[in-house]
Amino acid sequence: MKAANTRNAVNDAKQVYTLVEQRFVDLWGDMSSWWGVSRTMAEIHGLLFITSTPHSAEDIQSSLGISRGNVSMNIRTLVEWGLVRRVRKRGDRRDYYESLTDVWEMFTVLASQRKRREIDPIVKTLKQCRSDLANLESSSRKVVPNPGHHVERVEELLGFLLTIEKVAEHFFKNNEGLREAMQLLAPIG
Amino acid sequence: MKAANTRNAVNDAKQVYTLVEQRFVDLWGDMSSWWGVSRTMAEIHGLLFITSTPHSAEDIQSSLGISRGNVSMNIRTLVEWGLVRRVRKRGDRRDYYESLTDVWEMFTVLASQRKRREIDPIVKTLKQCRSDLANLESSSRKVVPNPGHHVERVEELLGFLLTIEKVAEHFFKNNEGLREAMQLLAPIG
DNA sequence: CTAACATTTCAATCAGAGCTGAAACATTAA
DNA sequence: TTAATGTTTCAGCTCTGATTGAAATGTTAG
Repeated sequence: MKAANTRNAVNDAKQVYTLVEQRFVDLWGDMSSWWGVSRTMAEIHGLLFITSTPHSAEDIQSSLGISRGNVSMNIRTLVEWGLVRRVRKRGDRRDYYESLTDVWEMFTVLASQRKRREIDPIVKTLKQCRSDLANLESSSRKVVPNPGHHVERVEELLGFLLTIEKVAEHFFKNNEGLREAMQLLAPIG
Repeated sequence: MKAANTRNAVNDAKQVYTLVEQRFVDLWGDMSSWWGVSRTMAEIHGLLFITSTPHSAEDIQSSLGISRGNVSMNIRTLVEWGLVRRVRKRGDRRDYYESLTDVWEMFTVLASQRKRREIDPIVKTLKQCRSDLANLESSSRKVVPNPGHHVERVEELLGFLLTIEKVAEHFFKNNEGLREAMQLLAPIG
């Protein structure tokens, strides 16, 4: 009787952990669009984050039910970005992987990657727009109704993005930037 | 000769404006993933933002080369969110649309919409995870290797998201929140 | 009321981002 | 060296979310 109860408690606990892990992985997948990565990449990272032990590519493949190639491609990016580390086990030829554990550091990495891929090219294009508009002679502007309008809008957006960039630059300088900024902001509410 | 030069200047100016408008619309489309909206919705909004005059649905349709229904669906959401206003012209039965012009206000709207749709459900799930873990008896935790691990990770992520939420709450309370916050942060670099 | 015009809806279709899996490639052991 | 094991690549496929377009619905003028 005692033994049976203990067994049940053990099984219940395992179930809850498995359930929590699964829910957590799903959740991480749901957040993928925030970081501009694919659902699968986020799920792989979520699995490594919530789990305490390093996983092999095969572990990941079977846990998430995805193909070998998919694991390989996504892991490569995660390692490149520094969100996941490759670790070796002695006497085992396979690679194992583990996640960073600091949430703030992870999110700093994700945000800076996203900025690099998406904000930087936009700012570049916008500066081109500004210079095209500046090169117009003031006399020739008369032909367009509401001539200063375009300049205003472009300047306003550019101002916004450059402010964001300046703040981002500080965030990404080191791991503490994001945390500091949030602590600075949190009390103002 | 004089006339010809003037004509050329006029045409050049028009071309530059058209080019700038097109590039701006593309750019806005490129930013769509930042706001979690479709490319087309962003393009419609970009067109209305960069252009000084209100546009009818048909104007938008022909400018962007998309279908009537597509314009209708996307405009509806933009109006619901308050990014675009419906305006009427006297003696014209058609609806015309114009964008908000304040960049900070627009981005506040977009960010708060995104939070509502994506962050709120995630926090809800995460709290469920936390409570599932809390309900485990400490005795039954022994069966899992590294038992506190899950709790730690969940708590850490939840702490992060709740901090973000708190800051966001302030941002979204009024149009000035975002601007204020940025001004607060900008000097720290 | 009816006709003319504008808008919205939604089933069917399309496009493309992401995934698969088999073949090529790399590494290690013996 | 060869065999065994592990990893990466990429052409083709799949599946989801976006788009179309025609029919239904709504609106205004006369």
